Amino acid sequence: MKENLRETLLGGQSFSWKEEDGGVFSAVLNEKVYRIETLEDAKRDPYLYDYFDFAYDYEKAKEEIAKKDGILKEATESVGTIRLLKQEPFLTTISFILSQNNNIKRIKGLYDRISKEYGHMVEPGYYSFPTADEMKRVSVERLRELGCGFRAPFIYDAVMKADILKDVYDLDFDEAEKLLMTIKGIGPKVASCILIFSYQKRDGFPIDVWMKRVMNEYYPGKDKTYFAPYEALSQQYLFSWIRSKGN
DNA sequence: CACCAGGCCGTGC
DNA sequence: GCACGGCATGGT
Repeated sequence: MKENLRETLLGGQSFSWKEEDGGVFSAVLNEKVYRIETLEDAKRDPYLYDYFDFAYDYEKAKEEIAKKDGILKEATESVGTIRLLKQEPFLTTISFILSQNNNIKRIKGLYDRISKEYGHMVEPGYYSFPTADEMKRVSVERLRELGCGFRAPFIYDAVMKADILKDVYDLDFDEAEKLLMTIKGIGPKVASCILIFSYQKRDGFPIDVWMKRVMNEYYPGKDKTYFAPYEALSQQYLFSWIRSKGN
């Protein structure tokens, strides 16, 4: 099955993208507005080439994952090829702090409101997600007004500690997870998402409410080591699959 | 009205 | 170490 750009961009690993009329996906990244219709469009741009992780062979990885067992075979065949995006660390950190006990639609709304409030306009109607420096003027009260709810103090803490994000590159998964969890509001699940969708740590295996269902029902007694060396990508396929099935 | 969403924190044991 | 309630907000 072919590439599934929609699932990659809108399936819950990024909150930057939206689908406009005519099958155009747009996002503000790297100080400009990107508009793409196909993966080939992304391949031509140097920034997006890296962002879409073209150095990695996702077709081969998918084939290997499908061989693992019948569930993964079904999951991979149900959705098309999914990629793991390489997103900017601060943006990703705030995004997944927002994600806790929340739904994708509302996360995107909060992401957009934070961009408009603390980022800057790069085109009429299009705002960049703020850098940590731009968010230094943040207040917990204002974040609550924007709708962040109980996550407001967590975001504040992340802004104040944003310097540690540059240290994550040198660490293995367990060390990196431990460091990220020194930020309030970051637990194992949020840390895993940040490490996968920003730092390309492919041995992450985030377990949210959907993945709990998958693990309890289809992989009782197993943990992420079963899926090695494709933990993160396997998880994405299972996540997409179970959500598309509903319940 | 209830229950849920890409969970985590604080408390109690 | 594990279990549990609480948590802001908006949708169904």
